[in-house]
Parts: sequence; C-alpha cells; structure tokens
Amino acid sequence: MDLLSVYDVLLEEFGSQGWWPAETEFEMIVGAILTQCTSWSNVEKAVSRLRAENLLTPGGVWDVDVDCLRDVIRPAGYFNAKADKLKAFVAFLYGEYGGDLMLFLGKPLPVLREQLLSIHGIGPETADSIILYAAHKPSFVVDAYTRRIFSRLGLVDEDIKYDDLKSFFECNIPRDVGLYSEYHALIVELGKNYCRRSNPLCGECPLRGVCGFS
DNA sequence: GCCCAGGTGGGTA
DNA sequence: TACCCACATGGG
Repeated sequence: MDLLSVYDVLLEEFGSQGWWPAETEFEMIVGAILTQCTSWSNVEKAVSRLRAENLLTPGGVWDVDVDCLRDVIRPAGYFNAKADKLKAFVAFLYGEYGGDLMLFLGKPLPVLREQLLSIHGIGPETADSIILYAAHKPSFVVDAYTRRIFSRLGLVDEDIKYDDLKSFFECNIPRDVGLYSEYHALIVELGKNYCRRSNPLCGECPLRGVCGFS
C-alpha cells in the first residue's frame, strides 16, 4: 500500500483534522514546545493558564519572571525545562528579529529550519511543526507515531533516522502544505487510537489487513 | 499501582 | 556515532 492510499484511508476514517488548533502563530509555537512527549489535554490546560495571564505573546513571555512561567505551565509537565525553552525561543526572536515573529516566519524554508534548530529546546519535530503549521511552508513532520505506524506497515525500518523518514514522505507524496498538514494530523489520530507503544488495538484499526504488526 | 503521552539535550564510551 | 538518562503532570 502506497503513502497516498494510506492517507485516503485515514481521511475517510477520521475526516479532516484542521490542524493546528491555535488562534495565533505564537500560540501554535508555544503549543509545539509544550506538547513535547506530552498529551495534548495537559498542553491545553497550560495554554489556557497562559492565556489567562496574558502570556500568549512574545512580549509576554519575554517580560514574565521565569519562575512565574514555570508555575503557569506546570500542568504540561517538564515545566522547568519547557519554561527555559519558551524563554530561549523569545530570546532568539528578540535577539535576531527584534521580536517580529512574522518577519522570522517569512524567511525561506531552509533558513527558517536551520535557525529553529539552533534554538535550545527545538529539535527536528518541533522545528518542522512550526515550519508547517505556523509558517505554512511544506516540511513534513515526523513523530513517534509516524515511525511506529509505517514501520509496522512494513514500509520503513523501525530504526530509520528522522531525516530519512521525513525524506521518504516528501519524495513519495506531492509537496503540498495542505496535504502535509492533514497527513501528520491523521497519523497522530490513528496513533492515539490504534497504535500505542503496547496494546496496539489492531482489531478496529482502519489499516488492519495491510499492517504486518499483528 | 502501572502504562502512556504529538521530544530534546546532556553525558558517556 | 550510538546509546542512556533526566525531565513531570495527568488520564486511562
């Protein structure tokens, strides 16, 4: 089964996901950092608390005391590390772009990606998420579900490197922001429901029959 | 109580 | 390069 066929099955099963769930580009970036290895329900709690404290702007995060920031984002887990990461992002934004987020997001994709990866706390998945869902440029997002699902389908090795799995998608589906956005969201939806680390719940999976896992 | 969650950075060999 | 580990809350 090829990648576009898998996409069609997932879209038929789950419908359009409309990612990323955020009101602004900065909120999207905050969510991307907070959701690192963390369930979205916990991130929502932290984002709500940030909104209540008027901390969903670069200036808000820049000005707030880091100890206060840690306390506000506590429900998202790893709050010490993530507070430092949020601070690191806005420090970069003010240092390099005078705090102008749209100026930064308007940079060409390769420049944007390289600069994002230079920021403490932003690895390849977070960088690609920001490029795709905040800057709206075509960079396919790979996460733990992507590797698990497509290795269980037998399409790639389970130890495939991040950039190799990213290239596998980008070389085999059209380079389209809408497609990339929807595909990653559908992969996450499938993963949450049917492809956990253990207890894969294969019985009702829409990809049962073509997956070599069980 | 146990397992899991939309990763990343630092340390070590 | 390739492992190993810390980071932490909240839901099933």
